[in-house]
Amino acid sequence: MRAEAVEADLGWALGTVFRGYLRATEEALAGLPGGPRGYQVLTSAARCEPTRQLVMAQHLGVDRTVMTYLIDDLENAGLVERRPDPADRRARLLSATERGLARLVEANRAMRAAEDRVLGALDPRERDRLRELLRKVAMADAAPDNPCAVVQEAAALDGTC
Amino acid sequence: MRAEAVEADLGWALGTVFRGYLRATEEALAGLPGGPRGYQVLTSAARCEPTRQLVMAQHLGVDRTVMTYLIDDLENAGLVERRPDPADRRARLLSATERGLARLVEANRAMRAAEDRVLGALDPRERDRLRELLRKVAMADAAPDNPCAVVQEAAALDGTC
DNA sequence: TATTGTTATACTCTATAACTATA
DNA sequence: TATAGTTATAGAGTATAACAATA
Repeated sequence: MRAEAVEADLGWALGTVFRGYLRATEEALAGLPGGPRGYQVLTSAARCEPTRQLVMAQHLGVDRTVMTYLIDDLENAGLVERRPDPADRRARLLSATERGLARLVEANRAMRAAEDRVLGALDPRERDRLRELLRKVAMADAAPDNPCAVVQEAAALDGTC
Repeated sequence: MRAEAVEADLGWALGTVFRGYLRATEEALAGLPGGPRGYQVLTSAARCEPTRQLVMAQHLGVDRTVMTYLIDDLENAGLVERRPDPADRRARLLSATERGLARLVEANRAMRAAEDRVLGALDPRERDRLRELLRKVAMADAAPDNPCAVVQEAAALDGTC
């Protein structure tokens, strides 16, 4: 044989799944400023402790200049709010509004349905396994220089704030 | 609690892993025209039967106009070649040159090392499992309208052409 | 002087729509 | 008329650098 099929390539699978996921979620999140990325910002903003923009940007893998636009749009829609960090008035703390939390509940529902469609080829056990493995890889990549990780691990354990 | 952590989000994990993968492979494939996408085109072109551009473009998830540029660059580097399909002279059949095959062997080595770094948080069994699950989801997404799938499945079975 | 967030500019991708040559 | 591939154009998205406020 001359070469392996491209289907054996991790990059092909990852790219195909990623594109499929984007397509499905852009549809599910129609109307939400920033689409899937706006959803991630909103999710992060809905955390117990308000988070600084830069920390969030790094954690979500978006440039800090892009983060400004994303938050502008979400703030204009009344879903999140910025306020200066008392500990360092250069920084802005981001938190979700009541309206943002309500919108997030709705978005979560749509996202769960979209994800089920994307992972339609897998049975429930396989879906959980895939989520777990992806999360493990992603956490390892994000953790080293991310102070959030510990807090989030802890929050995940007891499921509360 | 107010909301789940963003780490529980499939989109966050998928995006983070995908970005990490891109970063690692762009580095590993430095000098290869088209980077990771050029690598996928080259891999597809190295198949037993030459493939039409459009079929390949759809399977790789790139626009046909982008495919033209990608192939132009690979052809200028002497790694692939186009020739008219005798069965339909509008179409071009793409195949790898000897030089392209040699470059692919080298690229495969670099890619395996890069992927091992990206999946560093997983043990060998988990890596195989992740590949398998992603491939399953991707194949389901690509298969319905993709005539390649059957051929490639068959080729994967006996590992030859 | 270094850092957070913002703004402005330039660049790179991508999507759309012609255009050709075949069918 | 419809399709494969190419080319040209416009738009979206992204990266870079400069700037203001604060440390």
